Parts: sequence; C-alpha cells; structure tokens
Amino acid sequence: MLVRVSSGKTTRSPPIQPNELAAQNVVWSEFRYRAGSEIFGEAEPADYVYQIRQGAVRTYKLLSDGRRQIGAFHLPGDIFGIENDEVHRFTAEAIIATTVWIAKRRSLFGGLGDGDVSATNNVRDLITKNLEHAENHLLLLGRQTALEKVAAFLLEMDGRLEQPEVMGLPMGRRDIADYLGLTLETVSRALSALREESILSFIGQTQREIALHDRSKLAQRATSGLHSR
Amino acid sequence: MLVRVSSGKTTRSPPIQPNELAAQNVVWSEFRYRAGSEIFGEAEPADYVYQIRQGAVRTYKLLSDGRRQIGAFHLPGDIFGIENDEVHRFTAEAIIATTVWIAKRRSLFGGLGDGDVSATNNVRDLITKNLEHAENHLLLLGRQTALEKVAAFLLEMDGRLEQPEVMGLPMGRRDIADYLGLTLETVSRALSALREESILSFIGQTQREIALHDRSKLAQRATSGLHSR
DNA sequence: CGACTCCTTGACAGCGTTCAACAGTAGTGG
DNA sequence: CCACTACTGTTGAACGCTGTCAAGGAGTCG
Repeated sequence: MLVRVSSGKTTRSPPIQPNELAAQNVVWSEFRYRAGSEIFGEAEPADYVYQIRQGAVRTYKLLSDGRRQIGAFHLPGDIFGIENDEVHRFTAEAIIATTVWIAKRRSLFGGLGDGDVSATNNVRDLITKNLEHAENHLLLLGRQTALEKVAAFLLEMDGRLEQPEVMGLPMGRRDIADYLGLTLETVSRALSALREESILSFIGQTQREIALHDRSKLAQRATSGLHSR
Repeated sequence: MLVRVSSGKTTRSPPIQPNELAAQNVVWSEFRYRAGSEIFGEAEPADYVYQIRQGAVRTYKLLSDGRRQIGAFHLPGDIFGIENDEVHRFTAEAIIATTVWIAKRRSLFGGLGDGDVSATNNVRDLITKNLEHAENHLLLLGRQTALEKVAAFLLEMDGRLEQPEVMGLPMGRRDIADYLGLTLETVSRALSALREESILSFIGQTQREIALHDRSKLAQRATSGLHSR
C-alpha cells in the first residue's frame, strides 16, 4: 500500500504499535518530513492520523492576504490530524525535521456506527483535548497583552518540553508571533524585557535555547491574571 | 428529583423529547432564567446539558481583573453545556429571558463504555462543532482587524438568526466586544462606520435591530480590512 | 566570502483603548 | 405625570500599546 506524502523524504514502514491509543489492529507506518514541508493541507481529505516521534509540527489557518494564525504546536508524543469530519481544517507543516507514525483514520473510528466503543471514547478524548486547548487560546488571543501572551507561551512550552534545565524551542519568533497573534518584533521585545528582568536568559547563540530562572515571577506576568475561584 | 438552578425562576417539568439528539429514553425538563442570571459556572460539575427553546445565552471565561472572553453565543435550538469532562470549562449566563430544556448528562453518554454508539457519535459531533467554531474564532481574534471582526460577527448572526428582514440582536455592545476581543466603543464605532457606508442601518430606537442592506459588501469587509491585492 | 535566514533594536505611526461627555430609554416611586 | 436613577449606546479627544519600517548583528551554508 502506498501512502502519498505531500513533500519531504519518506522511509519504509515498520508496523509498530504506539502506546497511546488502544492497540486494536491499527497499523502504523513511519514517515519523515523535512523542516518546512507540508504534512497535510487545509480542506484536504483527512485519511490519516499522525503521532509525532521526533520533531515538531505547526497547524495553522491562513487568510487570503497571508495573515496566519497557528492553532497549535505539536511535540513528540502528540497526536494530530484527527478529525471528525472528512477533511482537515488546518494545514500542518513540519517545523524542523520530523518523524511521525501514521495510521488510517478509519481504523480508529471503527466503521462508524458499530465500532469499538472504547476506541470511540479515545477519539472523543483527543478531540476534547483539542477543544480545551483552543478555548484557553481564545482567552489568550482576545484578552491578554503581548507580555502576558509571551509569558504564557513560555510556561506552556516549559510544561510540554519538560527538559531539565534549558528548554530548546523548535520554532522561531515568527511562529511564536503567529501563535500569539503578535508580530515577531513584539515577541522579540517581550523576550528581551523578560531577560532584563532576569526571569530568563538565552543560552548559546541560537536564541532558541532559553533557561527559565523564575517560573513564579513568569507566572505572574502571564496572569495579571487568571481567575482562581 | 430536584434539579438545582443557580438563579432565575423555575417552572415544572413536562418531559418532552427535543428533536435533535436521538430520543433514547432521555428525559428533558424545562427551566427558565431571567436576563443576566447564571446557568452554570466555570469549574462546576457538568451534570446536565441544555437546549435553548427561547432566548439567548453567552458562555465565557474570566480573568481575575475582570477581563472577559465570550467563547460563543447560543440561540434557540442550540445545545450547550455538553462536556467530555466532569466539569464545565465556561460560565453560562442568560443574556435575555431564556427557556431551556435540561437533560442529565450521563443519559447521553450511556454509561461510559458500553453505551449506545450512535448516541456517542452524536455527542462527538456536537463537541466537534464546538471545536470548529473555536478554531475559526482563533483566526478572528488573533489576526483580524476591528472592522473585520464586527463584519464577521454580523454575518455569523445573520446566518444564525435567520430572520427575514431585520435581525434582532439579543446581546448588547459589551457582549459583542467581549466576543470579538474589542472594547464596546470600538464595536460602536465600527457599526457606525458600516452604517455610514450604507451597508446596514439601525431600526427602531434600541440600536439592536439591524437591517443588512449589502451582504456582499459586508463580506468584503469581513475578510479584507483595507485593500485587496 | 557572499548570500541568506533569523533575531534584535530603534524610531515612528496608527489602530484601538481609555477617559469623558452626552443623549435616549426604561424602570421606579413620589 | 414628572423627577430621579440606572443603563445602554454614541461620539470626541488624547494616550499608548503594538505594528510598521528600517538598520544592523550573528550564524549558516554553498
């Protein structure tokens, strides 16, 4: 069976089961994408679901004049491209060199009507996670300032990359800006401001390696603030 | 069985089946809420789901300093309050006097594991609709201008209220602003600008009755703030 | 070494917010 | 019926956060 891949280099397919979804006769294949290559496009048929082994992926929507809103970043372990509809509602691109496992979408949905209920519930849980993330993102985009947005972004990545000391961001300033509804200059300025407050510092010379020195102060910046209740 | 209602006046409960969800022994009860009363709060247990018979509802999140982001408006026929989790992630309030039908949440989920698959799929479809709306809202909040936002809002309401000539908005300027990530003054100015372009006009003296005169021109405003290219 | 990408920083402008005044409407009670 | 209050919406003026435009540094790669 051949799987079409929009671009990027492909490899052969060792059928290994990932840990997340119940492993009910779902066959997974491995594929690789170069940095910047498209994995699937908005409005394309959603025939496959993806789990990241290595790398990072952005999913986004575009306006006709080029304005872009990134809905989410996907990191190793994440599943993306899962849809209830027949088509994708985002474009997905590899941010850096990325390895994914791909499975046929229908194998997860189990025939749509008489399928395995536990699998159906797993799919629903994943969709719900996406919804929850999007809902929190609405509040961020609509009602938070530039500094709050950047601080919240750093905290989110800090929790998800979970590296001991230095977090290595796979994405550039432009991606961060399009995720937060800002320009890359504003993101850069906010990061510089946080650095001047000694809340973080840049490691190395790539500016993508960031060490967080004061997470609680950073959390204050992020939530001038979030409702406790 | 008693159902707790946060506030507002309640009535007795004729067990009638709504048309939307498959009518599998789900008992629905009718409740009424006064304008401004809370239907459920964020982080409260999500024991019930709601379908609107009359009125309008807003669902929102708050920051501790009072900033508010409305995630969605719910109109007659809409189902809201459905959650995969055990708790609500938004607060819901009646915008105007509102009548809803309420059903126990668990009756829709069918026992979580061995339930009716078609009901499970219906729930997933509803969650997916919410997700799709939120995803489009992300692009709106993150990447569109004030005029584009207001124009898009009018088009959305035009499609959902589907009244012949004049659309009667149930919500005020403040609600619109908090839905679009703007201030009420900016919303008011954008509406005035559209009125001066003869794209719409206000009917009556409430400023909430709006007649759309040129939907195609309005659609242009919704996707391109200034020039095309 | 030149071309390229990515990022930072500065100067400035503008869009949207903030602050304020005012008009229209509705509800209340004398 | 009118005064009083509260609420909603419009409009003006000034401010400021963020975007725009521009320059330059630093790393990468052919």
